[in-house]
Amino acid sequence: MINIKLPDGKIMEFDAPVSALAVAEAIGPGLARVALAARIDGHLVDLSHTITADCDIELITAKSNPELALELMRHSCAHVMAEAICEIYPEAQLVYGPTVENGFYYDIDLDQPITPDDFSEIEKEMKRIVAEAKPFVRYEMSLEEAMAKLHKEGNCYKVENANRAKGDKLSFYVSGDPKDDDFEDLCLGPHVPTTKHVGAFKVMNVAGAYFHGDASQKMLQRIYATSFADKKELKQYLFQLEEAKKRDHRVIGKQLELFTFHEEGPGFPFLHANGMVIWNELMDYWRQLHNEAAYTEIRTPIILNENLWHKSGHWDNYKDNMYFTTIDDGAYAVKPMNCPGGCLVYGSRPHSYKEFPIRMAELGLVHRHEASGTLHGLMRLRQFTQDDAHIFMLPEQIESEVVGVIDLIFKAYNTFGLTDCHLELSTKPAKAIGTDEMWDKATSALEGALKTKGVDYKVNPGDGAFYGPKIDFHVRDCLGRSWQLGTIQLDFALPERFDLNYTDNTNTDQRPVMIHRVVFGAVERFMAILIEHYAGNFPLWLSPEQARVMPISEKTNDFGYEVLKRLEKAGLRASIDAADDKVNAKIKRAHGLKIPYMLVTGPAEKETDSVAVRIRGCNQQKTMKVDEFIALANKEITQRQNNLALA
RNA sequence: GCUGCUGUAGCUCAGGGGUAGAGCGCGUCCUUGGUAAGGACGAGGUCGUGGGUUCAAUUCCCACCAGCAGCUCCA
Repeated sequence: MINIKLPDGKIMEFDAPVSALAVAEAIGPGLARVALAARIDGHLVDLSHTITADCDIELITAKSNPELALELMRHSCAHVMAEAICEIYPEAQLVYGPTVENGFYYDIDLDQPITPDDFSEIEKEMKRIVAEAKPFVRYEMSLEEAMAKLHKEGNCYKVENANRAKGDKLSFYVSGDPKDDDFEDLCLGPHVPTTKHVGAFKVMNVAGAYFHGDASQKMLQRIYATSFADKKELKQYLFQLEEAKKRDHRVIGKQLELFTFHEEGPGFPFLHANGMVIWNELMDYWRQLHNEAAYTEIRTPIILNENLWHKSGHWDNYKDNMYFTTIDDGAYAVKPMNCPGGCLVYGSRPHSYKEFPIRMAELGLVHRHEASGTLHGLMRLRQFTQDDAHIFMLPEQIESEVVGVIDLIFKAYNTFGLTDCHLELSTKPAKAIGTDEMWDKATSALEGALKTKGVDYKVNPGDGAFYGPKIDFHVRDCLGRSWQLGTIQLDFALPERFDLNYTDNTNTDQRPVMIHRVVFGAVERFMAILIEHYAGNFPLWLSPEQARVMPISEKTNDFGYEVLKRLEKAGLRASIDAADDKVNAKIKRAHGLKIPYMLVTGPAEKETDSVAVRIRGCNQQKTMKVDEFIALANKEITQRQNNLALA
């Protein structure tokens, strides 16, 4: 007698071993139809798995556990795609096909390049396999037996995968019948019952990938596909991708004339007049924030003698990413970081403990030689501006200073509606300077601050900077994408290397502790994130053009120009569209430029000294006195409101 | 840096071994208008750069440059 316990506590009795599917059938035919897999005593298995002893069972359906069900479907769909590819390219060697966020990929070794033109053929073949509703059949072999089989088949990648597998046996999955020569793959499983259970899919992309991410290995072809439980969800995902594409800061940057790139300077951005307006507004805000938090601001040179970089440790740890130059036969380097410059400023005169903490901010322009393939709009550059600061202090001030920086960072993100934020603590990496004792001290100080602050955080072992551990701030934008922005890095090493001192209350020299921190990270990258976050619809205070006057016809151009003059006098960034066009065209044009307020001025408005305000993204209008509009707009700007207040 | 793809008008893109096309934008004119494109006409391009094949190359081949996707990287 076998007793099988259901999640609701009910016990079913069977007098002989049964498959999980049979249990589902015993519960109800409907369940058996939609079940994809089972969890037996916590282990995920195929529906065909035979139960031989008492156990707890949970049947997995798309409804009972959507996340897990999708994972199973994607994994099985990867097999279907692999089979399709092998069908079309018999010489293709399969490597590895895991699920990823939004889908799955399969790495293959195939000399003939697969191009997007081939996707429809692959999809067609996949659909044929799905239509056949072939069962995924599992069989197991002892490790030795399986290795012998894999060696015989001559796929070195599968051999390597098997070598990495744990346990004393390996499992294979056949799509169809093991007795026939049907497609099979080394796989841990489990799978959905048949190929018709894999959901809706689309082959998306092909790209190069190294075997196990090792750049010294052969480059494989990685075929990406997305898949969802049904067609509707797939369609929705594809639609979302389109939306994200429309928000691409590189596209919006061009549309709104914020910045450009040129062949003459890959990775070196050109900010145009509109982009500079946003830049300057961000900087004004940043300075205000740092003023209030009692920071001073410094500025250090971009090019400094190479000796400095030997001293700081950058030469040993970062040379490959630095640019070098020669001045009067002397060797110089372009700074990749601001900290050594900050240390020179600190060390330029003696300090007393009474001065601490010293908070020295610097909007520092740094250059880093990033690999050409990693460049990406304003997100990844070879020249960018860090909103840096170095805080020098007593060891006992670490915690309160770190807490202060955390508060400052949260306050800054809030202004942009970036409220979904999580923290990560990174510890000592393999390549590091300083003693283990220093690292322990620094790491526990950061942990102490996090605990005081009572915020959740994740630990990333070995991910710290070479000079100290760090706390990273990750925020999600309105599309749910995560970005690393701020970071707080503790540094016991640089003060040592630069022999930085202060005089304590017993008149002896001591070593200060140093924090490196950024709020926005790279200002250019932060701008890119804001562009995508707002989809170019900036809040009023950041908008390059805040209001545009639109006379109904030439007959009221005079009044339009008068309104413009008053807007400009009130400090608003405004223009007039006096083109020989109907107001429809003017509205359309202004919407394209994402201008927050469109002020229509015709005879009626002239009569009452008012404007008919049309608000971006909203097809209604409000008529108000010119002075009233100016007052409301200025209030909205001063408060740095995220939404258009008139809306 | 690696793999694959792409590079044609200011922008988005079509085309194709024999002197280059569309839409938008731009200019001029008609029109003087009420909330997401009024109408007509017109100007704009050594088809990324350099080699090669060919009677002939923007088109085919090679190299380089830049961009895109992914991998590696992001100290």
